[in-house]
Amino acid sequence: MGAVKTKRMPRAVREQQMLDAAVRIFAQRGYTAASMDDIAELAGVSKPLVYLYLNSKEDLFSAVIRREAGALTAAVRAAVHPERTADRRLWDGLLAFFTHTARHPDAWTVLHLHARTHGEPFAAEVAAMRAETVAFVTQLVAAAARDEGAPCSGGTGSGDTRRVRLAEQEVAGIAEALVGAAESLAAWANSAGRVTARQTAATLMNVAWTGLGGLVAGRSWSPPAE
Amino acid sequence: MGAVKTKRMPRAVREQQMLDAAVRIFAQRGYTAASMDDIAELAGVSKPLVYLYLNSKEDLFSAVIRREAGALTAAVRAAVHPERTADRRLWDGLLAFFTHTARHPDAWTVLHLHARTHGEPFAAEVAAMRAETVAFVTQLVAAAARDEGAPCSGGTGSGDTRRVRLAEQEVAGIAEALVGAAESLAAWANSAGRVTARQTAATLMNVAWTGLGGLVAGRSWSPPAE
Amino acid sequence: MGAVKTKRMPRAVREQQMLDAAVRIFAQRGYTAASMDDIAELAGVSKPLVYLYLNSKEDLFSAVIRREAGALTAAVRAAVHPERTADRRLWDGLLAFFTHTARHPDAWTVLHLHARTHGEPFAAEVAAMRAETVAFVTQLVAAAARDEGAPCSGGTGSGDTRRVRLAEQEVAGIAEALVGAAESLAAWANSAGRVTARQTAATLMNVAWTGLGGLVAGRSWSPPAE
Amino acid sequence: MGAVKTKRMPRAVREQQMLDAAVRIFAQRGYTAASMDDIAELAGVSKPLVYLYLNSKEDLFSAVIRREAGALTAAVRAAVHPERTADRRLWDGLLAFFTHTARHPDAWTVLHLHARTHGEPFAAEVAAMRAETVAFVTQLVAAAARDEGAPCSGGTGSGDTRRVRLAEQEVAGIAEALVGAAESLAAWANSAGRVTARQTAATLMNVAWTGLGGLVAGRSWSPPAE
DNA sequence: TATGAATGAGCGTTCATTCAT
DNA sequence: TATGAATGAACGCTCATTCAT
Repeated sequence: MGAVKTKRMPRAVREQQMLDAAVRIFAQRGYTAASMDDIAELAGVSKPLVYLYLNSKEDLFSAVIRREAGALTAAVRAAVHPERTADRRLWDGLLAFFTHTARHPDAWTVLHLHARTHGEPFAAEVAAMRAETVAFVTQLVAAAARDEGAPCSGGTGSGDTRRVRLAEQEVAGIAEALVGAAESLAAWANSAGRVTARQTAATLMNVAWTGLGGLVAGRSWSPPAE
Repeated sequence: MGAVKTKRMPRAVREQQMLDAAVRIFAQRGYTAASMDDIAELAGVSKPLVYLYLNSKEDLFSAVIRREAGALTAAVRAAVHPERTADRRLWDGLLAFFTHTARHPDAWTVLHLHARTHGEPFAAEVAAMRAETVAFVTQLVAAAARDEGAPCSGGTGSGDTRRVRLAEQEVAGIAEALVGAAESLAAWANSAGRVTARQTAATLMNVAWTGLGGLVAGRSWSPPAE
Repeated sequence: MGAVKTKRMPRAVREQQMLDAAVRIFAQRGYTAASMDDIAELAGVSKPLVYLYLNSKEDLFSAVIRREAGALTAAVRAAVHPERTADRRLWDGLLAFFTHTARHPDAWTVLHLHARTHGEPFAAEVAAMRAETVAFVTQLVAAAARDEGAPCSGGTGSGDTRRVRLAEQEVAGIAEALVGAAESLAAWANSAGRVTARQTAATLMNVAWTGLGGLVAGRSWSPPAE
Repeated sequence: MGAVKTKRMPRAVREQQMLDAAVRIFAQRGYTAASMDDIAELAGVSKPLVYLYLNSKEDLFSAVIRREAGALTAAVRAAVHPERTADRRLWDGLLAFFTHTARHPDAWTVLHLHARTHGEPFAAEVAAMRAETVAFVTQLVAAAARDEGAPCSGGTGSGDTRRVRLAEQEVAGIAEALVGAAESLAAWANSAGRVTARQTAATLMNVAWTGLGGLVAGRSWSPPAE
């Protein structure tokens, strides 16, 4: 499983090998229990080289988080096109998110499970990624309130003047709930196996967009053809 | 912050003090990074006494998880009355859940963040608690499909025969999403401060029951008077 | 295996129970690895009581050694009658020795294996016992030189004037060799099982009295009828 | 007494230094009471280096036993020439044995006193060495019975048909007695000081070959000229 | 006579980190 | 660019021993 012991590689390549190894080890053991020995061995290099390139265990962990958070963020960003409707953008983002986390389960484990477990240096890194995600969702909710129009004719009998009454403060909570649901589902899909990213995204889209009340009442949301 | 150094207490009392200290330390540092020295010091006793009563770090962590998981489960169970409607039961459960996690933030951090990070001995403990929760939610969804009747007259134009079409498999995903959202919200409410359990519960109830689409369309769910 | 937990026993009895337990534990684990907890538990008393009666681990070990060394010495002394011939006295002593060690294997293990392993407090205790044994054997050798007379007519051709030429210094070595052989044989007989004390004594008597050279030449020594 | 603190030595050299230190400490204190700190300090290195090279206390002890048992066995084997007579081979073996144990008293203390005190991992190592020794002696006894011929004409009056009547079972006891005597004598010679290996070997040869009875009757065995 | 409660000191082991080459 | 040699500091755990009753 360890990288083939090739000598005299350019620094950039060696660094990526180390980060690859670090992601695996950190995911399997967690930050504290992971040892620099294990990482160096899996990377196929000596320990001093790891320190030469990455300085310390903290820095190494930070580098891992930055790289993986960046990759995940980029994948989602690339999938969302601003000219589409709000629900379509939400769908595209979720699909990209679940696809990426399914393809990089170790990375997701580190970001979701381990990075938040430890003091300031790392929490900040992850918080930044999360903040972007929450901003993205918040923006979607606002956009949805603009785009979408007609309330359900029945409703609570209050007519269309009610819409867009989402208090600023509540939006944060809603976004947090959505992101939390997505995060949990990503870990669940990875560990349960046998669930595709599309299915996971559709499930979340249904409960998030239509709501439990709507679902049991027969409403549902359908993903675009492909 | 450490407990007052009182001497010669009966075993049962000392044990609870130790568990209290352990919850704090485990929450702040995580299982691996927490040290038995720190726990003993915070509990106001010497390390050997911790070992005499709790046997090992693993056993101590297990005891913490069992105690806290039991307390949380009990709080939720006590709040839910089976003769009420599905949405009312969901509300009651959520409110009890967020109230308890707000009152015991360290316990929730341990259960949510740290306990799942480590191998079989602990994961099983937490998995049991989570399984009960998921079963509770699943049951609610099914009950909702029975209780509630009339679909939104407009809807997607498909009439009332559509309801109850939730595939068995999808229910697992929905429950997971809900539980995940609740878990994340609990941590968020704790860290953000300034958000009451009622508000958190209402937020989740809205997004979960009414859905984002419904919310922007003006529908919303209102908590019972008291 | 532990003594039945009877309360309020006279001190002398309790002390013997503790020594009994200590002999077993010390024999099984050795002095350093044996724990006062184990000994107290096997004795069926609390640890402070052991300290109340025996003061410390060192004192406890000393007490064990003194008791067991005394018992062994007494058994041998009782078996040897000064009015008998030298070889008969040697035989009686050996038989008593092997009989006692076979009946108290744990005691012998402590005396032979563990007591000599540790610094001055204990070595002295055992050395005293050993000194008595060596003196006893030395005396026998001297007595034999007086009692017994005729040299083997062949010999190295040197006639009977040669006898009693055992240098003082050599006698110590001879006694040491005999005692060492006996000690090893005792442990061997205990661990091998299935060898009676009589057989063991006869074996040693043969090799010690007749010598290997004599044995292969057809000489041998026969134990008294019973 | 500790090795001079020389830095940056090749691994093989450091390992031998560690084993040297371990032999001394184990001999002085016994396995359980010896501490890795003491060994590391005497070896002139830090404790982690000892673990890096020798893995654990058990492994270190095993390595010590293997090295010292091998050296002793080799020394004896090199001294014994199969074409010589039985008594000469016995003499050569004993002389080599006492010479080696006199030169390496700590090693002998570990092998004789401490290694047999502890459970399977170590006992096996020593048992192998001892088994070889016993086999060697057994073979000598058998060879002696072949080589040597004429019984002492007097004897116990039983004629020459008596020889070679050593029961298989008894040979094991005789070998054990001889080996035990030798082992004890080695420790005794070391602790008493002032006794040469030649003297010790001669003493044992006399009592073992000629027998106490023979000795007091004027017979004796003389070592070869040089 | 007897014990539940408690601890200072130490041990085997591991880890992040550095030095010298 | 790359590594073999080496360590200070800490951690989980245990033990002989005492205090208060």
